[in-house]
Amino acid sequence: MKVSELSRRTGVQVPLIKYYLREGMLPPGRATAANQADYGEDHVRRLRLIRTLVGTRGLSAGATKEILDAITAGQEDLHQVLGIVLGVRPAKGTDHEPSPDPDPAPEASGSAPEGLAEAHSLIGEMGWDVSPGNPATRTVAEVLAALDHLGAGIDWRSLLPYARLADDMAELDLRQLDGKGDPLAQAERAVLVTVLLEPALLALRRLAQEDKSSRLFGGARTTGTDEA
Amino acid sequence: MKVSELSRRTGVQVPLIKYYLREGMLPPGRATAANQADYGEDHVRRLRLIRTLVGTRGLSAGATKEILDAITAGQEDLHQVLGIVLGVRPAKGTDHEPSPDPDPAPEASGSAPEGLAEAHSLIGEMGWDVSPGNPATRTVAEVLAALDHLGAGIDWRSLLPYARLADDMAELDLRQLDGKGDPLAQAERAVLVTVLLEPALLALRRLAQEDKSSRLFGGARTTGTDEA
DNA sequence: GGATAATGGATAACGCTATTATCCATTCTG
DNA sequence: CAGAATGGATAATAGCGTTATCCATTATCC
Repeated sequence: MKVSELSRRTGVQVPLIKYYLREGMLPPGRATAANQADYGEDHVRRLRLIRTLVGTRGLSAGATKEILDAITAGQEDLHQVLGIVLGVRPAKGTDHEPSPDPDPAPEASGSAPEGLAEAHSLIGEMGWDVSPGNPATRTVAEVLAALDHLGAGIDWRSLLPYARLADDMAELDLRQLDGKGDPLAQAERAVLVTVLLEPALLALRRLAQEDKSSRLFGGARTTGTDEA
Repeated sequence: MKVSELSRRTGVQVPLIKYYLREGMLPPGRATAANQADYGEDHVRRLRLIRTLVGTRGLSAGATKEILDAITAGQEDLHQVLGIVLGVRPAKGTDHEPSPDPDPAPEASGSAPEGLAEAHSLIGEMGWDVSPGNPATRTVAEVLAALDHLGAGIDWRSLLPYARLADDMAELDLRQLDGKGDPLAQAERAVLVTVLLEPALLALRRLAQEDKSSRLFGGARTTGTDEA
């Protein structure tokens, strides 16, 4: 299958396909000549997956590549795939590196990222066995720190019930992953369950919030863009 | 307080403050002269909030503005604030408008966005009373559609247990919002609980996932960037 | 009161990333 | 053999957040 057909079957323009090839998130086709390559069904699947992660989920191209690499890398070891996938920073806002340091008090320029201790308390209290490199820990720490700075009275203890629900959720997640299908399909499924489900979960929470909110406070309809 | 001091107290550079003023997410200071304005503590708080939403959470400037407007607009009506806040599309990937139509089969070019029926089934089954304009519905629909397209065997029934957990979560959320403090502080708190908590919740899920994963599959440590 | 630095305001430059377009030599198609 | 399509690289575009540049005006301090 040539690139034009690949484009037709996936609805992705040819230059964009080339871009993905360049960035390494779409494996190159089997070269049949200096300017001809052959693509297969795998490419179609992979391309659809890319478009889903980049489009439906807000993942950046880089993050997407990491995930895809994880799939192809550790196909046999599902836990490894999970590990790599979990290590990928979600789209945005769940982790960020050399941030502009919004802290006006740069005291104790050491290695204590502000909320880490509390995050560890939370993890310890839950009895979770997680590797120290998991970026999610840092995310929790940052959110705790931000909440603290802004003076919301929310500390790690307030998050405990949330953590318990997260635990239940993870149970559900892992239950979706019991081995069916070949390893590759399984790895892909792991990615979908882990990554693609995230916006849906947040959306479900928002729906539930609106429901509870309208029950608690007035029943006025105030969600859309229209006023009054 | 002049802009320079505002900058010093928040760690935000002056040009960036100007930018926020321009974009309307930071209310202008009280003008004392043609080229002098006076800022107060409110501006400090607001600015910190902005930096938190933009930085720690990945919100775009536009979305942040909507939220802030919601706070200042409906301070008395907490449900309204919630409504507006819930209507804001999270960071990315939970909603997207003129998408490149990754569907190779553009049949029935009507008004059926692909997964909406299933999403409504889910909402109905949960007995949720949500306004039809809530974008979260569309988000759920899109994710369901994507999952369907990719052939993961996950339909709205698979999401039911997740929805129940989301319901519990919303209970927790609303419990955090019982009236203490003035309306403005309350509205701000609502935003924090609703929006800022999101990355933390996802992170908690990931932590729990790693924990369960290492219990189920091998106990090998595979989360960080290091190999083997 | 007069020199210097800071302010507000607008406008442009920058960096980053995803997407799209342009060339070109080569190769398939008919 | 002619024309269209391919792969490859490179550049143009667009959106966004951030940073820098000018400038007239105004505070600040000697």
